[in-house]
Amino acid sequence: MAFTIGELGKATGTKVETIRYYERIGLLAKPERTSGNYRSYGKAELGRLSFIRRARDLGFPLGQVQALLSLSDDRTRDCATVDALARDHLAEVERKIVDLTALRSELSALLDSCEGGTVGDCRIIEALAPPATSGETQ
Amino acid sequence: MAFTIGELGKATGTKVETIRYYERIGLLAKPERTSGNYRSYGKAELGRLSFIRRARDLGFPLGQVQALLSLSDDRTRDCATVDALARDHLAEVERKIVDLTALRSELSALLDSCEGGTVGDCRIIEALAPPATSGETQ
DNA sequence: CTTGACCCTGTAGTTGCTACAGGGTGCATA
DNA sequence: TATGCACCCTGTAGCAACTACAGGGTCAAG
Repeated sequence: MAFTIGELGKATGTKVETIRYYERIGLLAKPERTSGNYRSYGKAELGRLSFIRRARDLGFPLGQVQALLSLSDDRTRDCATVDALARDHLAEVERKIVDLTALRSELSALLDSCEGGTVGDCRIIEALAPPATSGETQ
Repeated sequence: MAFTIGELGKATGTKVETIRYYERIGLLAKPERTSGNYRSYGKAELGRLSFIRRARDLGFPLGQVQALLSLSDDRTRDCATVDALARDHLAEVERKIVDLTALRSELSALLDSCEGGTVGDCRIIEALAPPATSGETQ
């Protein structure tokens, strides 16, 4: 019924330092302490930390996790805000995918152009180097 | 022929603080100074900073940029190392794309399941919350 | 009664910048 | 000449989201 921080960490796949970090930034409340000053957690904290971890796994930044947590605390509230948060986050993820996909094309084009040889002839270095203003081989 | 740090920044799309930061971490050499202790750059530095910026735009982390720079300094060296760096980076980018694509599916599935109503019925919150061990509405 | 696994606090490091604070320089204008 | 303004200088602290110590204390087992 009561867990140490290490048990809580194991149960949620979270490092002990991370749990203490979440406490420090106010994402987790300060837990009770044992006589030996060890943190002591119950089922509620386990639930809360699991929630946090799932949201983080889905890529929600801590600020949004915080928001989701307080939204989930008031079960009578309209779910539209939650929806909007998730939608924003999805848009962000999609933006990143687009960026990375463009990057991938550039990188593989670069790699395709490489035909071995020395750095002097390397297309990759060439592509990175600034546009030659005149004839310069330095 | 000689630029101030601001001009160099404008020419390469780099903030002044970032240039000083690159100098601090040794990515750019300490430049000459004017009588008034202003940094003074020439064409070589402009080229080097452009290189850095392009590599950064392609998502290379600074450590790899450093490596690419020293590789590009020796034009007689075999280009295979450059190739390997780029290939590693491409692999990394592809890994991220895969991760984000999985994330996108999860998020849009979550969003599709939301039918409005209150937070109490919200599928998104429900998906984040830990698996109900027994009957608990708290 | 000692070993070892765990826990505690506090601080500093990571990556790649960005943003001050508190001052100096250099040029144009009143 | 003064004074204003844009720019430069150094040094430090902040962002996200942890991670990794150092230097201790606690607790159960053997």
